[in-house]
Amino acid sequence: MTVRQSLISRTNKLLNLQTTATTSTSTGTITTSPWNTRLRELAKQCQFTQALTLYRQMLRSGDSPNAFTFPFVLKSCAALSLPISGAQLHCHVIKTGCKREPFVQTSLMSMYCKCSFVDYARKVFEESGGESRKLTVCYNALISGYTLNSRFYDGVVLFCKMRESGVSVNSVTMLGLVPLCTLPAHLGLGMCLHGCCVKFGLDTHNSVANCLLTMYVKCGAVDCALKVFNLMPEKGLITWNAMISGYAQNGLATHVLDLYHKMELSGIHPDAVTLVGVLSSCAHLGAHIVGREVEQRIQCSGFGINPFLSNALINMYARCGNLTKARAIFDHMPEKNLVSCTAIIGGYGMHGHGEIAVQLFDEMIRSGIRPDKAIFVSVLSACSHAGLTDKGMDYFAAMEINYGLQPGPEHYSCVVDLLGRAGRLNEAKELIESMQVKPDGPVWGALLGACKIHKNIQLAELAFERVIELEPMNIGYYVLLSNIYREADNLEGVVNVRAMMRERKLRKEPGYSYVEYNGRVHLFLAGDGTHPQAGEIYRMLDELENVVKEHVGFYRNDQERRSNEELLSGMGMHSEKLAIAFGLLNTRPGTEIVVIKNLRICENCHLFIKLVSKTVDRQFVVRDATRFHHFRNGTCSCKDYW
DNA sequence: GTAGGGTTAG
Repeated sequence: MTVRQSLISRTNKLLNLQTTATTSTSTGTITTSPWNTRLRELAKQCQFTQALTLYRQMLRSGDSPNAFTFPFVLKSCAALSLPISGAQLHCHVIKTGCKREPFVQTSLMSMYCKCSFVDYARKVFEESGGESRKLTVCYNALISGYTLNSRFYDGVVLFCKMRESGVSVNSVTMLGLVPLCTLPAHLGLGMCLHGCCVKFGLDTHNSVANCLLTMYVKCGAVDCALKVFNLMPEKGLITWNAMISGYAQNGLATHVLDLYHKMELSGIHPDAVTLVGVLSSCAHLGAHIVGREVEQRIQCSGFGINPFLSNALINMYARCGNLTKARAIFDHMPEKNLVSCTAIIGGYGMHGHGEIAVQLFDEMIRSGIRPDKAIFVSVLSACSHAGLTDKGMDYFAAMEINYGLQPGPEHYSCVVDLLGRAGRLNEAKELIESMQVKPDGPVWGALLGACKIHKNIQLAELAFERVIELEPMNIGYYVLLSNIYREADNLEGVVNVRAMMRERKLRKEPGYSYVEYNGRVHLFLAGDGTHPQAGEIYRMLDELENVVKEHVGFYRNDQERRSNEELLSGMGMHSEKLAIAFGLLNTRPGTEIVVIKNLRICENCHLFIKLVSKTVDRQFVVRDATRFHHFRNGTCSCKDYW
């Protein structure tokens, strides 16, 4: 018996087949054709398990599959990711003499690719006849397979070969090829492929244009994506979705909301995909009210059970400061997945509820969900914000030991922050030096931040030197070092940093704050007088400053009082303060005022808001670049920093 | 009667 015969025989045994065709069929009357018709129906309705069952029944009945049978069955194996069954089918294909049928070959290739056996697909491709006879569909199947398996180089080489062999390229070729470009480094090739599409007149296909648009988005070339979008005469739901999620992925949250409104005006109804993109942008902006409207829309439209949407809602509410609502949605989810847990844990972490975050994480592990790298970022940052140093270090160790996850720079920056806030600066520095991967800007930046808290100038200078090698244009680090020098009365240092900033033509990003009120975003810049209520706002601010100055004396010792007086004496018209004054003027007593700040909230404002929260009996939540600060009755939720 | 393809969450 040859190897192939033995494989076939084993395969047939596995599939419970009759290798002899002599047994009479149980149904008798049924012929191959009705089996195929039924298989086609099942595959069309995505009932893949049933399709495979039917195929087995067919074999048991003694009917032989033919070239019209295999595409449906192979498609079912691909959809269910069953490579062994797929390989067994491959044996049946050979046995029934169908291996020369192009329809069967392409189905086989697609099945192997979808099951990640792309080299088997290549084999089928190579066995499928001479280059000159090879069909476009064969190339298409393998090219899309390379894309699916992120084999960038192989995909490009095969496309070149296809062009050289003179095989004609069609829209499906481009649909398979264009998504190979997923990184900014691939933009050049992506533009080249765009050129090919234009050359072959394929860029007018809506599906190809959608694909090009998405490619540009993934390569970070949002302006190119927008050009493709604007040139499309008829924009369907998928096109709008691609552009909306493209903006969302590139952090252009305000563009998302604008486009969402335009989409509605154009008469296209959003679906779950659209709303996921919109919710993610609401989360970035802290646009609570728009987010709530989206939730109502979901409830009306009846697709509320989609786990993607639930996760997006949890994320949105958590990042808008409404943890209660986020938790309620989380608790009501019938099946919580890793993403749901990441969203809720990240939410608790940002709000300083590290204990709840780690408790939820432990529960998740117990429930059998395997953590990934992303959730460890949430957990570690939750620990660092809540001062759970040892717990955080335990998780960091468990990452690699228990779950085989190699920590990336994003984890190291959390751990450096964790150790740094706890004052363990040297340990933090040693950790950076021991890193397997190259430390990035945020890692050294975390150390620099910790040096500010613990007033360690020497280490700060080292961290600064490293961080600006990596991110020379990031203004935040210069400001941080300058402030460290200022606090230490090292004027020479301050002057030097300022000189460096001037030399490199770095200008401070303007700080702004906003409050969402009455369905609109009210934006404030420091010293800004353009708001319609500016007069009232400044009068309110005057009043508040007087009240606050009187209450500086609440503090226990002279040193604390003096340093607070010093802080308050430098009071300017900061954007946070304008936003708070606006909130006090316009919202009902007793309600919480939520302010979003693009940069880190400054110490001066921090103290100011703390004192205001005591004297006017209101609660404030300020979300800044890294976290939430809850101010209530003269205290702030942050235990470690302020 | 059959194959190859595009958009979604942290």
